[in-house]
Order: sequence, then C-alpha cells, then structure tokens
Amino acid sequence: MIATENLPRQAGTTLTLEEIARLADVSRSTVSRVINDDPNVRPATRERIWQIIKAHDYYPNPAARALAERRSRVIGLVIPQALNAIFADPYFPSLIQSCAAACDERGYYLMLSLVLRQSDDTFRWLIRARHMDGLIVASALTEDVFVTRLLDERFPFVLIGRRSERPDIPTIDADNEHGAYLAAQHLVQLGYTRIATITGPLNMVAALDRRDGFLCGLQAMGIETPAAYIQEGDWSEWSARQGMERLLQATPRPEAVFVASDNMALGALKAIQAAGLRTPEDIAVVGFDDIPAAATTDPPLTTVHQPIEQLGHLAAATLIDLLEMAPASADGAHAQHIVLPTELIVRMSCGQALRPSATQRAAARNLSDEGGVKYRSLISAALTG
Amino acid sequence: MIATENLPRQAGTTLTLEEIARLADVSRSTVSRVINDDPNVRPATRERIWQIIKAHDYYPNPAARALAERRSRVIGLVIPQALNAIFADPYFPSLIQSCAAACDERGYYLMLSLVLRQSDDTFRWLIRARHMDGLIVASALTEDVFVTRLLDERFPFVLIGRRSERPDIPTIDADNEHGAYLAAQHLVQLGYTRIATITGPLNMVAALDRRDGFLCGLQAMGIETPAAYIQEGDWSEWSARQGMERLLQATPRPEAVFVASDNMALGALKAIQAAGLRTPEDIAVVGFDDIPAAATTDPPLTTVHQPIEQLGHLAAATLIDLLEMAPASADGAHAQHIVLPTELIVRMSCGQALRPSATQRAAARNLSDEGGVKYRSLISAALTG
DNA sequence: ATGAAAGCGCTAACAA
DNA sequence: TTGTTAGCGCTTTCAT
Repeated sequence: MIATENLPRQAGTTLTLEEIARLADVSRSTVSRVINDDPNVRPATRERIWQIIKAHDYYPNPAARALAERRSRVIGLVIPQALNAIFADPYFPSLIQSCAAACDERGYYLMLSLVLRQSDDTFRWLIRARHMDGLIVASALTEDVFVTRLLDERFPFVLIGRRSERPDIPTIDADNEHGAYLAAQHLVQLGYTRIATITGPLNMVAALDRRDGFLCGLQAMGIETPAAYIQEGDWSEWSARQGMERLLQATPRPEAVFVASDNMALGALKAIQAAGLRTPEDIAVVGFDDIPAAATTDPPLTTVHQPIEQLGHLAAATLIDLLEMAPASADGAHAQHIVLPTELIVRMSCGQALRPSATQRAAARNLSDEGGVKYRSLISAALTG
Repeated sequence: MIATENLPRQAGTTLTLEEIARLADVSRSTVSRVINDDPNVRPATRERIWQIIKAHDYYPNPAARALAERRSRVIGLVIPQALNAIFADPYFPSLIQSCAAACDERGYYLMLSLVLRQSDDTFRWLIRARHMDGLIVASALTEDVFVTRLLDERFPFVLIGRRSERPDIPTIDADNEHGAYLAAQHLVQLGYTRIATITGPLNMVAALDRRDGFLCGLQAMGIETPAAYIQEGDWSEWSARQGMERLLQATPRPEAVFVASDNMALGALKAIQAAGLRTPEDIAVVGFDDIPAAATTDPPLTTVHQPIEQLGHLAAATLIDLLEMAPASADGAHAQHIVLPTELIVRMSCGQALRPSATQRAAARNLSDEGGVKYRSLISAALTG
C-alpha cells in the first residue's frame, strides 16, 4: 500500500471501487459512502479516501452505478422539431445551456435527444430502455403523440410550455399571454390603431398564447383586427419576411406589427427595409423573446423579454425534484405549473419610448438573478387559450 | 406460461432477460443469444423468443449491458466551440444529423457533448468516467489541449478536420484546400484580377486550408493578393459583414471575393447590398459549404460543395470500426486519413456561368449517393498547410 | 443448440 | 462508524 499510494494514475487505466478500498485499507462500502456523501464516515477516513480518489483520478463506473441504483442520472432534453428549426432560432442555445447547467448543479447529465424520426424505435430507445431517468420536453405541439405516450408509459417528464387540458403534467412556461398583452398595450398607447401580427405556427401552444394575448390586448383597448392583419409564420426568419411582405400589401397598410419571436422579427425588419420603408417611422415592430440580437438590430428592437435561462433552469430542477421524490408522492394529479413573468423591453422599433423603462428593467433583472428559487412555489391557475 | 404469454405489456413496467427466458421456457443465455444475434440458436426457438420479446416490448437494460460488455455503445460528438457559434452555422445540423444516422445504423447512440466549460470536470466526465466508448471531435483548433488529453488518455476518437503533424490520429476531412483552389481558378477564369477573401478564424485548420488553397490558386494563375484583401472572420454572418465592409473601402475595390463559408457569404452579400452595390455586377462572391440556403440567396450563390453528410457518416463509421477492432490493431501509428472531394457549384453570384456545370454536378451527386463506402479506403497523404 | 455459473463494478440492507 | 453480503440485469465462458 505505501508503495502504490502515490503512483500517478495510469493513462487509459480504470480503477474500481475495490481497488481504491484496498489502497485505503477499508472496505468497498466505506469508499462508496465517501463518494455518495454518506455522513457515516469518520472525517479522517473520509479525507484520506478522498485523497486517494483524487490522486488516482478515480471515477466510479457509471454503468455499474446505474445498474445498482436503478437510475442513470441522465436526463434528456427533447425538442420535437426539425433540427434546422432548432438551430435556426437562438432561443434554443440558451435553453439548452441553462438546462445543462442546472443538471450539472444537481449531479445529473443532460443528453440532447434529437428526435430525428418520430419512429417507434426512437421512442423505445428513449422510453422503454430507460436509458435516461426523465425528460424535459420543449416546444410541444398542441397535439403531441409523444406527450401522450410518455403519460401512457408513466415516464417522468416536465413540459416547457403549458398544457391546460392536462393538469397532471408538470409544466414550466413563460407568461406568453401576458407578454403579448403588454405588447398590444404598448402599441395602442403609442397611438397606433392599424395593428397587425405575425404569429408562430398555430399548432404550438406558445404561438397560440402569444396571438391570443395580443389580440386580447388590442380588443381590451378597443382595437379591431381584420383577418388580413394576422399572418402565420413558423418561427423562421424567412417565414416572417414573407408574412411581412403580405402585410405590407394589405390596405390600409398596418402602422405597427407584433412579431411572435425576435428571430422572426429579424425577417420582418428585412422585409420592411427591402420594401424601402423605415422602422419605426413607416411601420413599428415589436418582437418577443429578447434574444441578444434584439438589442443590436437597426433600430434596436422593442420586445417582450422572457427569462429563457430561468425556464431551462427551472425545468431541469423541477424534473430532478420529481425524480428524487418518493415514488408515492410523485404520482401525478397535482403537478406543478410554473409560469414565469414576461416584461416589455422598450427600445427603438416602436417610435419614441414614452417611459423610462430602462430602470424598471434593471430592477427586474436583479430580482431574477436569485436563480428561480422564488418561482419554485409559484403555482399558476391554468390560463385560458 | 400459457396464461401470461399474451398479456399486454404493462405501462411503466420493465421486464428482465430472466423473465423473458421464463416465458419462453429457455435459459437466460438463449434469450441473450437471440438478442445478440448469436447463430447458435435453433431458428424455431429464435423465432419464438422474438415473438415474446416483441409482444412484451422488452428492451435490455442498457446499464446492465454496458456493465457486462464493458462498453456503452454510446459515442459522443464534441464541438469545441461556443454554443452560439454552433447554432449559428447551418453546417452543424447536417453534421450532427449524419453522425447520428450513421451511429443508428450500427446500433450505437450519438450523444452531443456540449463542452460548455473547458473545465477539468467536463473532461473527467467525458473521458475518465468512460460514459461513452469513443468521441467524434469536430472543428478542432490548430492547437487543442482537448485533443492532446484524449491522446494522453488513449481515449478512442476521430477528428473531423485534418492534423498533419499527428499522423497517428484518424481524421476525416473535406478537401478544403482543393475546393478553395477551384474557387480561385473560377474567379480568375472569369476575368477578375482584383480578388479578395474573407477567411474563417485562423486558429482553425479548415480556415487555414481554405485560405491557403485559395491564395495558392490565385498565385498559380499569376494573381497577387495585397494584405488588405485578406480579412479574417469567425464563421459568423456578422463578422463577414464587417469584413466585407472593410473590403469595400479598400482601394482599388476588389471585383471578387471568396468567402470561406456560405454562412459568412450571407453576411457579405448583405454588406454589398447595404452599400448600394450589386452582386455580381459590382462585386462577385463565391462561398464554401453549399448549405441549402446558398441556392436561394439573391443571386444564388456560387460556392464550393463539401459533402457534410458524408463527412459525418464516415466519421461515425470510422470511429465505430476503430472501437470494434481488436485492441491490438487499434493501436495508433497508422491511422486512417480520409479526405473527401469538394467541387465547385456554379450559380449566379460570380457573373455569367461559363460552363454547363449543372450536369457535371448531377453526375457527381449520383456517385456520392453510394453512401461513403467508396471512400472508406481512400487514404490520403497529408496535405501541406 | 442449450444451460449453468461466474462475473462486470457498484449500492444498500443488515450485522457487527 | 465500518464490514459483510446480496443483489442490480446482463454477457460470456465452459460444460453438456
């Protein structure tokens, strides 16, 4: 033991618990306890064992662990959309990043599950094989067989986005409806009356919520919206560009437009520019998301901020809570529904900013830096689509 | 047995090999043989067991398998770049998609490894824990500690991109140098003489190869390139836009520019348009990659096609071959270096197309549809940077 | 062609 | 506080 204890670890070699135990002159169990932070280990022993573990760069075999513990500590992030779409919208990098970070904090690993083919095989791999302990499902459609099957199989998951007809599914969502409402209010207060919108794909809940919140806001302020003023996009820049081109041909031409995502707003701005018009002089634009690019468009984009990072963080944390809960209490029926606030960020794309919203915004940011804990218990009533 | 055999599988339930064996009235071993396609099973027995497996939607426990087999059948795809950068360039979705498909074919699973933090922890998780059997490393830098450590640990991996100074690393690469050479040739043949380039980040091998191949091509045709005609970008659209703005201010203004990626070419086109100039009348543009968007720009982009899908497919296949090889023969020293051909796709962004290249291209496509097998044995000599 | 038995490296009662 | 002992669900010799 004395001789081997200080040997540098060998490249390509993998030690076992057993060997660490031998080096430390204790039993497997004790080493296992140290690794799993079991309090029942004398501090001195614990310390000594840690030294040895570090010296040898020992890492417990994940397969063996998973087999014995009956869980893999891997959770999946499923984005049931075309890969192109995922990559096209800067919303997703933030989401992925934050989910991954949250998993990390809790000793889990995030696995991106490309649902390439909606085929049965993928599903079996994902669910039946129990390769992962749980799933975060992002951007679900209003009708999603995937979600249905997860429920059938009693597979643990949380949904990013809401699903009011299934109160037994835990969901994390931004307050899309209210955010869109704020956008409507803003435009009306600036004096616009001919107001249009480019929506997301209307088979997605978030797109519906944003549309409805917006129209509801207009209505509340006494503004009518003709059908020609509502164009459907698919979150892609290109689709919004085309939508905007159609809007520009409507008569009378709208004075302002709410675009349901910043990424799409980028396309809308281009269409406006390509038509030889200016923003906001000829047509005002308000977006949704507050992606980084929104601050640097020309003109800087007024938009609705949604806390993407928190969304991801909370989704992961909620799922892990669920997984680590006693199986009895994990049984649905009273799942959490978290709704995170959205807020209007006034920049330049809607005409003169009427309020000193910069300070407002800074204050809000400070609060949200607390990391989502404050929202943990924010159980929402189901919003009406 | 008769009673239970036709029971529908229970939701949330996971059968074991043992139980399947009991249902089939055979031993564990036999079921295991069926699952692993061992020929030593009487066809009738095999058939009967498959029936039962399917009827119960049985799936072997991956952790148990991994533990017994000492491999996980999971391989990682590492893209050592900022997540934003990955998502910004449509090159990556194709790459990921094709790697995943190739893994699928061989019964492996592709795990995207976000190297979020270059911290030691991630590395340990990735390498020491042996959570995966091997790694595909994409877009490596010219100097990359990551690669060095993989070598130190004797961890199996293949590199997408070349690395001439380390002939013991298996690499898959597109012929960047030759592709760029072709672009240079094309421009010169069209009669341009003031020719500039916007490069990728010069700490990346692919960026260097494209620059050098291009400059080499110009030189071969007797064209000089002043330093002001070489602008460095970072693969982002935005960086290229800025690069192009600088080029437009050079005197004399270049008549043509080779942009080292299509994604960047998009930015370059915008800068040209924003300056009130036209492509190709005022300035010709040739890109690299042949991403889908290249066909639909205004004007459609002349570019160098690289077979991204094949690149990914081959990378995965090569790695899996490596993993399944006898450990003895897997030892480096004579690793494969595959270089896939690139070709010029002439569209509209360089002025009149002089050749009927469409037919040429179609022919090449038919060949490449064979799925990479033909390249499997294409061992290249190292190219000179 | 099939079965029995011995692990793979860990966790988790249960003893001590 | 620590060690002993059974598994976890599979693969893989080795017999038969």
